[in-house]
Amino acid sequence: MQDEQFKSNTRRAVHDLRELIFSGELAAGTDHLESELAERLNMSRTPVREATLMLEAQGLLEVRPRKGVRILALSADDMDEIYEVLTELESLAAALAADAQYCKKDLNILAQSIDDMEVAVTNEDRVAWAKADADFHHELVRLSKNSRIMAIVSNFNDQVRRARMTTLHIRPLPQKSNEEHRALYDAIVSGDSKAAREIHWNHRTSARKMLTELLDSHGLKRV
Amino acid sequence: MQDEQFKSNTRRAVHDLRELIFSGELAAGTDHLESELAERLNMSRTPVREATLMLEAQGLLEVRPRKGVRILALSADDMDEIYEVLTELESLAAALAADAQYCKKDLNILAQSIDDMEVAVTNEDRVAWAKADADFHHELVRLSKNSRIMAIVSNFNDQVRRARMTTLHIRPLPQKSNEEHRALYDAIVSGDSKAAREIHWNHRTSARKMLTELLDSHGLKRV
DNA sequence: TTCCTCATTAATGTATACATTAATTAATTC
DNA sequence: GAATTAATTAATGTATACATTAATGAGGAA
Repeated sequence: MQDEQFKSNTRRAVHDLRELIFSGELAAGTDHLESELAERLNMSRTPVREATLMLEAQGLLEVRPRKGVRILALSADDMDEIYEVLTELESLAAALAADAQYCKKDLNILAQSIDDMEVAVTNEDRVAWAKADADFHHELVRLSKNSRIMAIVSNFNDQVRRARMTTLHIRPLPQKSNEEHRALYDAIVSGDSKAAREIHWNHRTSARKMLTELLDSHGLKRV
Repeated sequence: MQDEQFKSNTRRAVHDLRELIFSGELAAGTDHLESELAERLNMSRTPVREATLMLEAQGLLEVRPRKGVRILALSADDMDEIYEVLTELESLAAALAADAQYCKKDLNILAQSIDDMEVAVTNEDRVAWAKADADFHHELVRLSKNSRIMAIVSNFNDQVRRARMTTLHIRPLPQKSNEEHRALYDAIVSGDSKAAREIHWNHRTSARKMLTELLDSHGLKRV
C-alpha cells in the first residue's frame, strides 16, 4: 500500500488517469506507453496495467499493446450512440421515479438543483449551471432506484464529459432547459410516469441535438 | 505469451473463468482466493488478477481482498434491475431497427432464427429453442447499429445466463413467444418503429414476469 | 468464561527480473 | 532505388520475491 487515501496504487492510478483524461492533459487521440504512464504516476508498471484495464472497461481508453494506450476521442457517431442510450435510460429513470410515488421531502435535492440552476442562469454563471444540471440528472437517476441504470448513465456521462465541457462556454445560456426540469419535477410529484418519460425524452433529445450541432458548427469532428 | 489461442494468459483466464462461472463449476455465492484460481488455471497470480478485474467490470464477480473473489449470485432485485434495462434497450433496438428500413435480405438471420425456433418447439427441443431465441435477440440488437446497446445487452445477458439456463427446463414450452417474434419481424419489415417498440416491450415484459415467477415458485432466492 | 493483547500466518499489492514478441533499423540482394 | 532478410531494440506479459497488511489463533488477565 503506497497511498493512504486510495488504499492502493492501482486505485490512485485510476483516479489520477481519469483526472488527466477529463482535464485534457492526456489529450483525446494521444497514445501513451505503460512505462510513460508509470513514470508519470511515479509507480511501477503493475498498478498502471491494472488501472488501464479498468479504464478500458469504462470506455475511456483503449489498450493497444506496443502502440500505446490510446485516450479515446468521441466521434459524432459515438455521440449519437451514447445519447441514444442516455436518453432512453434517463427517460426510463424519470418514469420509474414518477412510479415510486415520492413525497415532496424525498424530492428536495431535485428541487434544490432546479433552484440552483435558476440562480446560475440569472448570474450568467455557466460553471455553476453545469454543476446544478449534473446534480439534477444524477439525482433523477438515483430516484429510479436501479443501480444498474445509475452505473451505465454515470459511465456514459464520463465518456461525454469533455464534449460537454467544451460546449459549455460556446452554447447559448440555457433558458428553456429549466422550464423542462420543472415540468419533469411536477410530473414526478404527481406520479405521472408517462408524462415524466415524455418530458424528459424531449428534453434530452433537444439537448442532444444542440450538443451535436454545436460540435459540428465548430468543426469538432472528434472530442 | 503462454497460449497460442488466446495470445495471453490473462485472456485465457477471462475465458476459462467465464466458462467456470456459467457452468456453475464456480458456483454463485462462493469465494475463491487469487492463489486458488491461479493454481486451478495453472498460471501465476498476475494474469489472474488482471482477469478478475475485467470480470468484475463485467459484473460477474466481486473482488474482495482477503475474503476471496466472490462469484456473484443474482437476487430477485438484481433480476428486476437487469430486466428493466434489458427490456428498455432491446425495445429501443427494435425501434431503431424498424427505423433503419432494412430490406428483407438484411433480415434473413432474424427470419431464420424464427424458423429455427418453430422447429425447436415442434421437436420439443428446449436447448435448440434457447439457442435460436438467443440468436434472434442478438441479431435484433445488432440491427440497431448501436454498438453500445449491443455491449450493454450482451453483458446483462451474461449476468442472467445461469438463471435462464436454470429455468429453461422447468418453464412451459414457449408457444406464444414465436408469435411475438413474427409480429416484431413484420413491424421491422414495414418500418413501423412504434409497433416494433411496443411489441418487443410487451414480449420482454411477459418473459421477465415468467422468469421471476418461476424462480420464485421454485424457491430460488439467488441464482 | 470472556475479553484483550500480541504473535503468527497468509493474502495482497507491488516492484522487478526475465522471457517473449513486435517493431524498428541496418545490411544485403536484386 | 526497392525489396527482402537479419539484427537490434524496446515493449509487453509473466513469474516471483518481498514488503505490507489483514485475519486468525494463542496466551494471559479479569
